[in-house]
Amino acid sequence: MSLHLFNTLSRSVEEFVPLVPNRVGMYCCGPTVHNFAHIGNFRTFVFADLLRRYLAFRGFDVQHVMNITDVEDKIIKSVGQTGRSLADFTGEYERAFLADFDALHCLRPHQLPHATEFVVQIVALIRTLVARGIAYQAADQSVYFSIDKYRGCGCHYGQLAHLNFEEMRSGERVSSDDYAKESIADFALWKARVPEDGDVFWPSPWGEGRPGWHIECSAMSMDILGPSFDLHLGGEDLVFPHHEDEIAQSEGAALQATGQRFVKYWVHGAHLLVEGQKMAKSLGNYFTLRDLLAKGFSGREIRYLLISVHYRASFNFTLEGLLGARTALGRLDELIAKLTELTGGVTATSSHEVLLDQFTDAMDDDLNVSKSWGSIFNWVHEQNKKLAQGTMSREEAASALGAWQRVDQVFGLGAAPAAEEAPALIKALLQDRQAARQSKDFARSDVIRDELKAQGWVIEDTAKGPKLKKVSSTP
RNA sequence: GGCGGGGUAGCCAAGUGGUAAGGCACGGCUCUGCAAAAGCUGCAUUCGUCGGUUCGAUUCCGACCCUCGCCUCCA
Repeated sequence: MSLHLFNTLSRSVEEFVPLVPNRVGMYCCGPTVHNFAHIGNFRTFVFADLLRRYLAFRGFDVQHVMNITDVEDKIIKSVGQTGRSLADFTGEYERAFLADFDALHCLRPHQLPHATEFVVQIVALIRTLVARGIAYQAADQSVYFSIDKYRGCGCHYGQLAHLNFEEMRSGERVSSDDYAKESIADFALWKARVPEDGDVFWPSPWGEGRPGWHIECSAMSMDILGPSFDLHLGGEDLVFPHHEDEIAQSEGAALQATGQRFVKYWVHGAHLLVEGQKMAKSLGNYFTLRDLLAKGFSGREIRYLLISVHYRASFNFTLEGLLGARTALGRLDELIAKLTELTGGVTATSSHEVLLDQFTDAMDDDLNVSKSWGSIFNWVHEQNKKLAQGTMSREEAASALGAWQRVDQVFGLGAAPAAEEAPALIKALLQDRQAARQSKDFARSDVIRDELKAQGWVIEDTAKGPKLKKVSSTP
């Protein structure tokens, strides 16, 4: 089999065939840096990372691009309120975002273009659209995209969202500043400068102003990946209007070769719910990544949970689920530790394992991670059985370990964190307990064990003597 | 109102026209002075409801119920 993905354009699972053999251009709509990103945002970015890693696993040379939106209404509002400069304000949240991104083991995209650094390309693209008669400057000095004119060129608006515009509800949701537009559905390419914008503006052929939201992605993606590229990802909410408008702008500029689309495969990730409800600050279920880290969970555990569910399925993110993820991951870590110990540093000469075949089959099927994890845990079970029976050779262990490492290049969980060293005081208590046990004073030994537990350290008596383990703090 | 997802054990979840993967939780066992940890093992006659097609449906068709999302800034 080969990789198959669900294309929003056709609403069906299609075989993935890149425009240029073995090379993949992939663009994912990134964050607007005006706040700390929440767990829902990261579901999409972790999904993009998973796909990027799987494409690499499948032998594709991937060029992964993710934009940073650093100029936008909410940003401008905050900048105005705080009195900080645009770069100072967005810089802070971008750094925070990337720190969180790293904590989730997401590989940095090959390029991270900023909207503010692409104003020249954005203006050029709008110019093309104006020259083609598809965009117009309105009385409010802003430049809008004309959907009627676009359709007049034989283009189809609404192909991605599959919307029937005649039957769409309109009404009070249309804001009052839309008077200037020729048609209600037209959207801004260039927003004319208003006093509230403060210092945030750029010169353009249409006067001072700033880019509209959708145009930055068209300009940046086509500038970096070319007018036609393979994959465009994002959250499901971006299907309309953001991605629909991106198609309109990009194909309206007609930069593509004849018969080529702007994007071949549109892939969207579903949103997540938190504790059964839509995330909302008022419900107290609004989690940023740092909130979860503060609760004692690791980025690794959160990543595991996020990649344990299919990207197109709605997913209920719960603290209970996170606890379950911790246990499941611990089992996996335990096996890897045992295998590593058995190999004694020997690396596998061959890592042909059924595991890899099953993993590839499942992932080829539109990234069926649930199926993948099913076979992985069956494999864990079998390895454990062999280990328990003492029938596993050093070579077998090395081969198994090698196979897992290949799988983990995609899942990106990495090695289990090293155990924390106990402080001297704790170690002294442990020695007292050992002494008590030696003299069969189990009452005293148990008292010390309780004392250690109260201090946050759990004892595990193994064949090689007692081990101390720090209790992870959980909510 | 339009469009699109879902409803499978306590929770998460895969899946197939031929009789239900996997994970968490839970029970039993091994180990242990007792625990813990780990391992082994058990755990849905049943897949939202009602009809239909079929030798046979959770899987196909129809109706209905429930639920989520998008149509507005939004991952």
